[in-house]
Amino acid sequence: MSHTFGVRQAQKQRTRQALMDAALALLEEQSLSSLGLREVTRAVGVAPTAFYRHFRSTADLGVALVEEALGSLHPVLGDLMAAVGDSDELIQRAIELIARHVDAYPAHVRFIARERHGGVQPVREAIQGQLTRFAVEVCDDLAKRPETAGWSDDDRLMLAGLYVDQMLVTASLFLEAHDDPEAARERVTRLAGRRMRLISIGCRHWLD
Amino acid sequence: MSHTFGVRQAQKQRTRQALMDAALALLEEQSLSSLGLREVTRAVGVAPTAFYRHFRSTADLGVALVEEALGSLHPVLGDLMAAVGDSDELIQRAIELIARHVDAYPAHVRFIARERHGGVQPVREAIQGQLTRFAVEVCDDLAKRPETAGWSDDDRLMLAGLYVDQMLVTASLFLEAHDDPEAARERVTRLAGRRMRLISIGCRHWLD
DNA sequence: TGTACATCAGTGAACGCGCGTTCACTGATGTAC
DNA sequence: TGTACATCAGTGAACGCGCGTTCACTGATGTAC
Repeated sequence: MSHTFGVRQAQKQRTRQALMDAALALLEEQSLSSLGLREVTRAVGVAPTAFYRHFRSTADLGVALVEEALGSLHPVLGDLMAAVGDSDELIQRAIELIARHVDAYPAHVRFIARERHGGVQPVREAIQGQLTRFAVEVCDDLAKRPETAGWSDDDRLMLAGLYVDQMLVTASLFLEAHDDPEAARERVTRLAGRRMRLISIGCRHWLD
Repeated sequence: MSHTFGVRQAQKQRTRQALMDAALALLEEQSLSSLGLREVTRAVGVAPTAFYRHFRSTADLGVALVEEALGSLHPVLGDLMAAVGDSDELIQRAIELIARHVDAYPAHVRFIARERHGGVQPVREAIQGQLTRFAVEVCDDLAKRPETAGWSDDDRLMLAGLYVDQMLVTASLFLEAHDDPEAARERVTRLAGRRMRLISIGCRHWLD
């Protein structure tokens, strides 16, 4: 092979991942714009200068975190939207999926919620780019479903954006309830479900 | 009067306001968690130590900014909800109001959007507290309107929260288009209007 | 009204500290023959 | 397979700088008589 992943490459990748993991942990209690390069390297246990072998700046690291946090969700969302079933079943599955995702990757979700409107422009733009992609994908999937038959593409994109925003809001609600007793998270599940259901009812009568 | 606002009190108030204004301006390009006390005093033109005469910390200043940004909006929202007219008129008025508000106070709106999920806990909590108040107030106002007659309080609060969230999203969209040509802001107006209308249609058929 | 004292918003020097970035380096890994 | 050289991830010392916080202070404003 011309591109053998030698010991050196593998080790570099491991350090890079360690920097991203450490940054994500540090970002639970602060914003990216106040995250220090030395903080991150100290947490990993490498010299400050090693940081530059992987990222130009903490903003650059932030952009990499956006890709890590959202990049792998495109196929997940595609699978969700491709599943058969009526609106209510889809809503229930979506909310369960969000709940499980927040449980599995709370730091990633917090990072996205925090930096979506945060103080670091390239990161904001990376997030906005991913969210736009999600909206377009959901829009395409909606086009295949009977609920939006006869809709204009423009209206479908509006609905897709509304759903994507609502998924983020839901994730954020689950995050706030992450350390609460099970009952609190059950309440979030019900609240988010009713919000989504209200939207899907509006959807059903959009062309009336 | 026992509480004459003497020269001294007035001057102190003026300095305090100058600190808040300077902070808000600096926060257009960063998050509160990276805002330095010296940055703020430098921008105002006072000694760093003067800061402590007004705030314990930048977090404390942030909480004061939350009150300034959202406190005065409660009566505004009350007036809006008390106005006569059907849902579509209400939606149109709400969106125009938001557009004008973002235009008049872009830095305040940006601050709230940024710090709502930001890295400074007391500020996040202050914002959450204000938003909960808005939702409760909207809920009370909805109870007086025919659209939600027969609804449970729980469902009404769900709808109120959805509307409040949607207003923030709308404000955020207007903010992104703040320096764009008029056509872009017109597009935001139409998009936000359709989103709200879809929700109000869902509302109309909620009890079907 | 005039005087003597109290208050307190803002000052300015000083402190120790952690920051981001530079630079020449080391030594393990990779490659060419 | 063995050897000689190239690469490059990570090092460690050094730099100038701005940070938050402390302290004793000054002098205009406020108050009591």
